[in-house]
Amino acid sequence: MSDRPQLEGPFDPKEIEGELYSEWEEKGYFAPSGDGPPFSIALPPPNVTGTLHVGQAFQQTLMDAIIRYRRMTGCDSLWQTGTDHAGIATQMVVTEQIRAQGLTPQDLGREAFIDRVWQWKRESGGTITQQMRRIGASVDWERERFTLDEGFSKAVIETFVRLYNDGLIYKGTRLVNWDPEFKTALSDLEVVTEPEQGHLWNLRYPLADGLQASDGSSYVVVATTRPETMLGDTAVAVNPDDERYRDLIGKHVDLPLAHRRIPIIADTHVDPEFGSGCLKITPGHDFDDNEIGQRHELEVINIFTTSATLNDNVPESFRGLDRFEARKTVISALEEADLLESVEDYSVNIPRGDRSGAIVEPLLTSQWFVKIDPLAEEAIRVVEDGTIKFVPKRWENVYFAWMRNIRDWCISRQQWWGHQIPAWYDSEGNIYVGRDEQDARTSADLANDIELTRDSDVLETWFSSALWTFGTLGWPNPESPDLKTYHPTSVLVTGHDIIFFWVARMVMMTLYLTGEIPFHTVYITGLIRDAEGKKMSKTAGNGLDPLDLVDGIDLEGLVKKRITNLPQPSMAPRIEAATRRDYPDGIRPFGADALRFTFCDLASPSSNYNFDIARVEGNHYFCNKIWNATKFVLTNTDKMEVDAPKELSIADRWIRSRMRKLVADCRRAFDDYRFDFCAKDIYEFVWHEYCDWYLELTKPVLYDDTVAKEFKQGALFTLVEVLELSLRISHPVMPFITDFLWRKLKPLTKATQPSIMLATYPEVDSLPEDREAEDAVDWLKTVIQTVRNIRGERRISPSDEVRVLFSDGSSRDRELAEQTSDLLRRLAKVSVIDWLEVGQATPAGSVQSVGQLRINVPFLDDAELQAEKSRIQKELARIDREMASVSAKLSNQQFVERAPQDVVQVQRDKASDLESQRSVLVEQAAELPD
RNA sequence: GGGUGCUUAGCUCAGUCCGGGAGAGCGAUGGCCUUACAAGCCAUAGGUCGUAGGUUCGAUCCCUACAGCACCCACCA
Repeated sequence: MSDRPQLEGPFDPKEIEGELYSEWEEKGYFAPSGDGPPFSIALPPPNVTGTLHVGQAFQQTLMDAIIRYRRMTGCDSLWQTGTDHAGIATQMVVTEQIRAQGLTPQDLGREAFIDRVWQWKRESGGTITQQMRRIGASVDWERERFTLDEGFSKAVIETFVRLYNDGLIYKGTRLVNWDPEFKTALSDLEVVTEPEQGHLWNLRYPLADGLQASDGSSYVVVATTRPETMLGDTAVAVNPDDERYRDLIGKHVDLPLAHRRIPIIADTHVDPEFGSGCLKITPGHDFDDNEIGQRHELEVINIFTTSATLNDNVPESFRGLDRFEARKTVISALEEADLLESVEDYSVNIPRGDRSGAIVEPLLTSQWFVKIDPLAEEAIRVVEDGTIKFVPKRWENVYFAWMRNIRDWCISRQQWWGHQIPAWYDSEGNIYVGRDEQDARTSADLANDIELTRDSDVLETWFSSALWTFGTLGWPNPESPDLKTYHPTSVLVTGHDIIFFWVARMVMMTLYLTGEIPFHTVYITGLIRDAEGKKMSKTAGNGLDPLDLVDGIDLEGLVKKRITNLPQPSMAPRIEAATRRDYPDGIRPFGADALRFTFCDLASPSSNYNFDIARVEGNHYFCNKIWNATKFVLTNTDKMEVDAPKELSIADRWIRSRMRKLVADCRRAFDDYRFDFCAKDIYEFVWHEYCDWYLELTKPVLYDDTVAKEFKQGALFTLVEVLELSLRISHPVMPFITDFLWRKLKPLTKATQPSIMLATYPEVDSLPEDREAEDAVDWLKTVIQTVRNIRGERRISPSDEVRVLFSDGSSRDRELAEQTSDLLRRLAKVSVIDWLEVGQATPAGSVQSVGQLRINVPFLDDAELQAEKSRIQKELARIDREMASVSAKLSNQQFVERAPQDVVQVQRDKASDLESQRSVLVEQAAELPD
């Protein structure tokens, strides 16, 4: 029987992972199959430019665990994958490359530039998909999509045309967030506003027509953080209830430098408490001012070009200045005219483009918008009525809050890389929308000889991402079988940072276009931070590459990776020092399973997780533990046949009953998205029940020739059975090691499937619950631990066997002691167990009790005796403390009368238990020689 | 300004809709190379559960207020 497989050496993930993944992929195990109920997940498509970061590895691990679990439970499971063309991000990367050759995108022209991006995509776009393979993601690669591929683009264009025809997409000239570096509009979400140190300038605006303010001055003071915009002011506003300025309402000021006369208006938006209570109004360059301007029908003056330099709407001496230059120039000009009242330091909220980092300028431009209110209404409803559920539920509030205050969505971007807007213009600027130019002409009955030019803008990336769940399944073809089978998808797994960007927009678009929800459940994961709770970032140099945790990296490699291409190169020495301190030996290769297990272990309902590499290390050891347990099973079954058992021992019955509980717990954990429970339950069971106890309990059976063959067979059978179940239970979390070991066990389990991936997930009812066995083993464990405790306290060497005397005890104690004596002797290193009969003299020894049973380990010398005396005193003190608390309760009339009877009974039992412990100790103390 | 979450052992965190003297991992301490595993085994120590009230026979858990931390949203120039 030596032809059976054995394990050699310690666990080495590198040896097994790559090979297994290739095999799974080649054999098509990731494809949907079977005729069970459909189950589907759409992978949030990572940017094609990206490399896998910790957050994605985390989320993908959870998705993979879910999909593997569902596959094993017989669902027809699809995990749809793909990458996102990531408009701005990708255009940035390729633009950089071109710059390195001394060219600009404009030098190439639109078409050549786009060709260049495609070329880049073909060459470098596969990085992230290779990394996904490395962590074991079982996505269906056969169906991999790209948001700019032909079919998906068709869905995007179709969407645009339908929404336009239904009046939900319109073109308008509006104040939008303008990124002067990329020269494109941005949506509200792409702007990040953060406080920065700035100034507040108080400017004097002279009153027109020789008027005087209530304080007698000939001017009003306005406060601003952006003095250069005064060139575009078209009013000064005061609060209508502000006594100081009541008389000035309707009058005018002479706007300095621009030499324009502008009105003083009243608007409740003005806070009289702030500054002087006068607010300058620049409707062309401030969102608030724009709204006020609309209320008062003020003129909107645009003073900036698309590069944020001053345009021809300002006096000649200012034209062409960059906005920051303009600020200085305006200030000095005002100062010269004695119109600068004061300057103070001020914390200013600065809006920046999330990609470019450039300060965003509100700018009046012509853009495409989605009319959002009608879409939002339905999207709110499906979450309110529970058709879509968020897990954890509290994220629903975040979703609602945003949805109820949503504004029209600016979807056009002045970029080249993306889905070009399917709109054409004639020479008079009329708009024609269609699936292509011909379609646009046809639907407008437009003659072919009228020349049309296509809108040069592209759609923002999230517009296409919003179609991801159905655009990948054959939509707009209503007969698409995939669409019918796998849509709506079952669950969306993502971080709370993109609830607005993506989740909300998916719900709106999917409902409108398909009449279906995109997914039934949204599982929101927390965000991974570093061990100190700080956000991982390149800038801070505390980021971890998940692949480094899988494959390992030496210190020099890690340092190099962290300090190369830093946004702030001055941080390099500090980052290097911190890295050398935290990772003196680099990172060892822990393997994908250990990393994945750690991710699952971390995935509690919390919103942030501190990622400690020590946990990965610990879980790597756990993998090793499983490896060695399997080695033990294989070694011991090598010389014996494993047949269906004729006899199961109490230990066999116990571990099977415990296994049944594990199956129930894990299934429940998966259904509740409690991956942390799943991981903890598996860890606890495999390490502390199967390995620490069950394996040890089988040794006396297997190694003792006098034990009946039937029991040996029972033990071997159970060892194999429970190990095999453990592997299947753990497979969704740790796919590699479980499949590898499961195959090694095949000759013993007679499993027919080629891979654990094709095996079924364990069923709760495949094993019986066995209270009797659980009680018996609990008893055994307690007795063994008690003896070990005595041994530990007395420093008795593990190699020395001790003699144990039992006394008192119930008939059940006697029965169990009889039944388990071999196990007890071996596991507690006991040579002889004797029962002391009533009245028999008790030798001096350490005594502890388990229930009514007294366990005595006789002393060997006087030092032990003294130690035992002091232990007894400590114990008595502890018992008194506990007794005080229990009797306080029991002497409380209220408690006894009003608490549930079983709770009261627990306290009564406890009291009597403590009492008996106490008398045992007192008695023992009395018996001990001086 | 509005909102959400968090505060439990030295560290990182569990504590399951639903109250009955708090657990894990890592770390620490002591002892062991016991034929699966020293990447291991056995044992031990360590917590007024952020603060103050309230509800209750009983509160880490429910309610209120406060403090600290983190995050999200928002138009105070």
